[in-house]
Formats: sequence, structure tokens, C-alpha cells
Amino acid sequence: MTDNNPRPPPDTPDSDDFCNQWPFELSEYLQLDDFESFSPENNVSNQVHLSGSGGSGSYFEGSSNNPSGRENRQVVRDRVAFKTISEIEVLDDGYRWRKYGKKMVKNNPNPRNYYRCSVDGCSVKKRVERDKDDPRCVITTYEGSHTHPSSS
DNA sequence: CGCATTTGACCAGCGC
DNA sequence: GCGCTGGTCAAATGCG
Repeated sequence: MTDNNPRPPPDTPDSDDFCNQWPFELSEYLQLDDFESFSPENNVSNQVHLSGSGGSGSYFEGSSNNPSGRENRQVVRDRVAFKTISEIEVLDDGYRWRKYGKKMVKNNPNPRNYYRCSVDGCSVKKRVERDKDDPRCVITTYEGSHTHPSSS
């Protein structure tokens, strides 16, 4: 929140601009509903999109999956996961987040934080946890879409 | 004074 | 049926 560059806050994590305008070092970008897909053991080339620093890897899709969960996963809400290289966990993306929970997950020695958009009427949720393999990386998962302009 | 943060407890779903 | 994990809520506290 202090060494932030003048970056235009994205409207919603659902557009190419969001990726291009992401003010942080994006290590990996995942558009999926489960982290397991980016496991080193699984073939992630289908899900994970490596952006690299500077590489504006814009790959977004409306998570249109089958409700039966046969070929695709069922996605009721927009769920987007980011792997960001940052010292801070709470990235200022232009919205106001209110932390509502913290939990220790079993697969991670680091706690997982739960944030919620403090804007009335907006039920967007954010899940932030440090990468178990890369403590300098933070995995941010957005759930839902903002129905209002950024307040910053 | 208002709002964000914190921590513990509670609840639900899933697996064994 | 029991245990475990993940997710959410709610009350209290601190700070701006």
C-alpha cells in the first residue's frame, strides 16, 4: 500500500485488462476452480498460464462448465486464482477488503486469510495464502465479480 | 465515532 | 458414526 505504482485498478478480474494491468509480479495465473490443477504432478499446461514478469499473459474465459461435472468442473461463481510474487499478502487492487477469517490449512504451513469486499451489496470474496513451496509467493483467489466501481 | 482487524467457536460437508 | 478440514460468523479491541 505504500510502494504501489500508479496502476489503474481493474474493474473485475474477468477481463484481459485485468491481467495486463495487474500491478504486481504475476508468477502464474490460473483460471480454474481448484489449485490441484497446478500441481507439478498434474499436467498443468492446460490450466496454468505462465505470465512471467512483464509478460502480459492474458487468458480469460467465462468458466463455462458443465453442471454435471463430466468434462469440466462446475463453476457457479467466478473463481480465479493468482500466484503473485509479493512480500505483502494484501494486494491493493483498488477495492476495500475486510478480513473475516484466518485458518491454518493442512497442506500449507502458512495460514490462509479470508477477505470480503466491504462494499455494501458486493459479495466478492478473496482468499489469500502463501505458497508452501515459495514463501515469497502469495496465492490469491478471487471469488465473484464486483458489481461496482473501485472505491480507490 | 466508525471501521477494520483479530481470534476462537461453530457449522457443514466429505472421507474413512 | 466419527473425525477432520475448510469456511464463516460474531464479539471484542485497536487505530485513524
